[in-house]
Amino acid sequence: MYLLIDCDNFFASVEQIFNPSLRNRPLVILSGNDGCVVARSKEAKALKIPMGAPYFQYKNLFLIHNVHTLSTNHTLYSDISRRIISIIQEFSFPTEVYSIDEMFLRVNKDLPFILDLAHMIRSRVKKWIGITLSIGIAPTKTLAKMASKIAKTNNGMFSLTSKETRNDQLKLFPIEDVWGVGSAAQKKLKARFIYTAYDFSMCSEEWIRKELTIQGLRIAKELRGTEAITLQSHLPKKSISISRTFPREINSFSELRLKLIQFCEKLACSLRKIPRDTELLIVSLSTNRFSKEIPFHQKSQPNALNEATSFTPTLIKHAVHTLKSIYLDGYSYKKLSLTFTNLVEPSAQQTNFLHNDKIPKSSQKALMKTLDHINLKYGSDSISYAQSRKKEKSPALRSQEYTTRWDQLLSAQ
DNA sequence: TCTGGGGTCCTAGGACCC
DNA sequence: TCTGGGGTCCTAGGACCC
Repeated sequence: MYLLIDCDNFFASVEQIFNPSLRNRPLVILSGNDGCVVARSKEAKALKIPMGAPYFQYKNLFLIHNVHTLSTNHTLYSDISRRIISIIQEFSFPTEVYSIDEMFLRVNKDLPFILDLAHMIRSRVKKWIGITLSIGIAPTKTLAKMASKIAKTNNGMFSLTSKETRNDQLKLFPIEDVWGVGSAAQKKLKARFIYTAYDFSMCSEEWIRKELTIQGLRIAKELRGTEAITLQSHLPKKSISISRTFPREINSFSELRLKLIQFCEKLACSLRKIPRDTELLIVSLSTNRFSKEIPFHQKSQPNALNEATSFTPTLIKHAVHTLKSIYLDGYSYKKLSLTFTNLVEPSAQQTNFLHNDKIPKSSQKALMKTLDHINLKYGSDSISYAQSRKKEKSPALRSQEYTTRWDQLLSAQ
């Protein structure tokens, strides 16, 4: 059996742990630049505030209903997530950490045991962390996801283990809520009068394979109770990226260059943490996709490196060079992103016969190690490249880093 | 004025091989 | 007049997730 464990209203719930005045009231968490809503408390959901709602369009509604708004505090959410994961992993069943607030567990035991386990996990996380979980139990991952959604309105737990319950629930479950069915698939299905998970599970395999590819077929099989999507534990990362939408449009190369260098420093640091080296970097640049006056323009450029590396100066050099190749004078850019992909283990490094570093590999490694160490000990912007030196102020509505910074610990009297 | 960020997987089509 | 058949690998772009 699979368990899907999902944290209820995760970001909002985390904020409520540390600030009791935010409990039992509408609360929304905003994306970067306070652009749009990325999380809502139960009360905010009840006000029909949709996921992704642009802040500026909803400001008035928030005022009228006294909705509290906060900027995102990812450091805090990641740390709480890490704690919850470690509590669940103590039970020693195979797990897959699916997202910051979701996790699959595979348990080869009988149902009474599994129900006991699920209860224990729920109460422990509630007591030790203060977060409420919804748990779905079923023979496949897709059904477990479905069960966890049903659990939200069923005291936090739901099992789809018996065939009878399963068919009843499939008939009630809208097709668009099925895991893996997005807007494109939904459109095709509804055109064929397929509205529920049950309708979908009854379609012929040939038709599904043809219209919705192998992915659609897997979903259909899983809905029928046949495992087609396996547990994926501890998969190494294939790519890492960083991207930002700017509050204002940028139309100077030097300003973009500065941003890109800052991205490079951060991303190279994450790369060394995994630890991996990258063989391919991709820089992409786009204009405002909502602009009515200027047509949307996006350009993405890969740059294959001579040798896999995680040495910040080399990465900066190549990234800036790539940026130069796609930057067009006269455009106003709204978003910049940097991706490192084709990641290789540093020990499995293939060196280039023709390439000759000015600084020996061993010195590069030692230098980066020292840099990371200093930044870890004294704060992430203690040492940076002169080219990227610039203080960024954190958003006014952001909560404290209660669990990751000594100077922001909560004190109790 | 103002509209997020970080990922994975799959497919079609081109380039290339003998 | 008439131009094969069977593969692999890579990449861009789409779809999807939270």
